[in-house]
Amino acid sequence: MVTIKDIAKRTGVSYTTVSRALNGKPGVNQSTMDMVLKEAKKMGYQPNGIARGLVKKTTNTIGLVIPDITNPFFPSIARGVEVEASKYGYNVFLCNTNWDREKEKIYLAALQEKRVDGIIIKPANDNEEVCENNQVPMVLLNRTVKNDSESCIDVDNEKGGFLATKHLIESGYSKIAFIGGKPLHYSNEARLEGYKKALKAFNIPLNESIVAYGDFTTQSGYEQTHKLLKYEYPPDAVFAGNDVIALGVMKCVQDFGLNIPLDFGVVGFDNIQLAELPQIQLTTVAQPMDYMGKLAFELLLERIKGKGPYTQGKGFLEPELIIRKTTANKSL
Amino acid sequence: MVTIKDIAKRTGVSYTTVSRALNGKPGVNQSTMDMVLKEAKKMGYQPNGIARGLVKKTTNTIGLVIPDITNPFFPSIARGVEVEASKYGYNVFLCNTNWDREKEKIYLAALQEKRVDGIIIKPANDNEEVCENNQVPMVLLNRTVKNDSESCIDVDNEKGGFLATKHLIESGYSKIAFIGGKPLHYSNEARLEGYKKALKAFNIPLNESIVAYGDFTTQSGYEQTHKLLKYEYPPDAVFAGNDVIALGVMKCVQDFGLNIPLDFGVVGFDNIQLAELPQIQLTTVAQPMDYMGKLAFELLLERIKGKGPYTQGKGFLEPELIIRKTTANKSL
DNA sequence: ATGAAAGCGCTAACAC
DNA sequence: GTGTTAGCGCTTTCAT
Repeated sequence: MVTIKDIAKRTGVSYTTVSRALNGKPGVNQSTMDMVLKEAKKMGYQPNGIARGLVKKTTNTIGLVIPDITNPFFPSIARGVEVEASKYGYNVFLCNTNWDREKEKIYLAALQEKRVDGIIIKPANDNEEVCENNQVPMVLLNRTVKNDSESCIDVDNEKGGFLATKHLIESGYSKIAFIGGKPLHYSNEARLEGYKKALKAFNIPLNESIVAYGDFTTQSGYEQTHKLLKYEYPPDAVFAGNDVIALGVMKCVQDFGLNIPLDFGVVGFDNIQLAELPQIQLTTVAQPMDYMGKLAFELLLERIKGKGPYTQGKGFLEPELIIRKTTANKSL
Repeated sequence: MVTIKDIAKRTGVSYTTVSRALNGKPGVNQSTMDMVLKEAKKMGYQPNGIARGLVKKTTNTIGLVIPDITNPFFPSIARGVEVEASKYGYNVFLCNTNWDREKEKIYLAALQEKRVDGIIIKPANDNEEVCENNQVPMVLLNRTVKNDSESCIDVDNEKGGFLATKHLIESGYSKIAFIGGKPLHYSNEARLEGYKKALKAFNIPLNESIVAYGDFTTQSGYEQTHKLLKYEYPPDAVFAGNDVIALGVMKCVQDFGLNIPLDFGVVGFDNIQLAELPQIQLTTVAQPMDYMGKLAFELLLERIKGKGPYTQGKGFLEPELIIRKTTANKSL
């Protein structure tokens, strides 16, 4: 592996000069510059980012810590982050926690050890501090931030939950269940809160027996729905904690021989790509995923550059109800 | 940021000893060891992987270069890679080329600069060398390898194409089109080759007018199908280059008012998760994606450790035809 | 415009 | 068992 010293030897200048030339710093003769560049190319020189990182104390690297790359929501986020990061010359470490707090801790430690300049994280757990002795700028993909060295970014989940539930009520569904993902997750709780507010707004009493939890998977959606549909008076609609859950709900409902949307309404959350497939046509609450990724990186970059104060406000995004074919107006 | 020197000062031993203690190397008194560890913890010491990397010339880091994280095939691969990598203490850089060879080059250079120990890549382009002056062990996610410093891994695409087409023929479809992704891609060409062989095996002449290309997206699948369906004698089945394309095919076919599978058969390739959704039920050729990711990392690790010869053979995997509801036996 | 020297934080001989 | 020293490849003063 060729180093600047090798180039220096070949060209007869000091390696300081080589460094300057390679980095386009001022104070190098054009002719020297040309010679160095030419020789570097000829020798196949590739700068050593590790060595540079050691002295500059910056790595142009960030970590992206997410629970489940297999849920289409996260690849969209990841792409948003990555596209933006690459614009600024940053590379991103992909870390998949599988919703496991211990694995998350291990990753966080590894990222610190690798001296990433910052971290974007969707915590595996919202009810505890992500990182006690955190030395690195972070942006959290949710609404709770305990620490001024962190920013956060999220959609207005409560409003989204409200919109979804209101839509089901106004469509004429009479017994609307909520099937969430993991409890104690901020986004989940906020969506549930929106659900409750919508019920209240229409003077519908909250029925705790049709508020169910599981995790953020299709299978969990199926199982929870199965439980609810075996009630003597089962619900006739579900607001699901996310689209992946909603898929499980739909499958179960169909397995029970019910028609969507005539017998049963379903609303999801996220608006992952497959929600708009003609075979699915899931009514859902959209999050601007690409934009969230992009914004997350922008906020992180601000933090990294040390500019700007607490930019939390910028990260509070609008959800949008997208009405498709898993809900229908029953009064028509 | 606390360093081993800081710990050395506090504990009164040399920083070499601190280093030894921290790394659990032999030749340190138990009492010294305890003292150092305790102090390190107290001071919140976090080892500097950059500095270590500089001297050890290894970073425990790999690059994963893929075209499109938004195609569910790749997150599955990514997870396989990542799970395995994390077992061995490796972190992975996620690089999304968006099928753009120039972006790929930039990423490859960045990865080399960051001194990754190895790279797993699905090339944006199969018809040229991935990396001319490549210094890093690589495993390619496809069947062509020009270089002995590379391994590769792929499913037997030709066989998969053969299986898919044979199934359509045997189901009684009479005019079977092929809608591929990008031309000049090894996997694509091999699947097409399998298609051709199946036709030949049944003495069906190849009709070039129903062999179409585009790229690996749903939209492209839709457009190509649209073109074919406007023929005077349109095809009655499509073997699609991958599942994402097949989705577009299905949408278009339905927009033309045709029934799947009665009027029109569709077979995809990959078996992404959504293929098995009850609303989709896509007949397809499965690739063992998780396993491919895992295997890719294992092969890479062998290369990194410098063990073993050319392990190409290990990477040639069996495809499996999965028959669902987008094809039906018309003779019944 | 160029070079000498120090130092980033760590590991690895080599001494004692 | 512990310390001294050198050095990984680079950037950055500080001289000249």
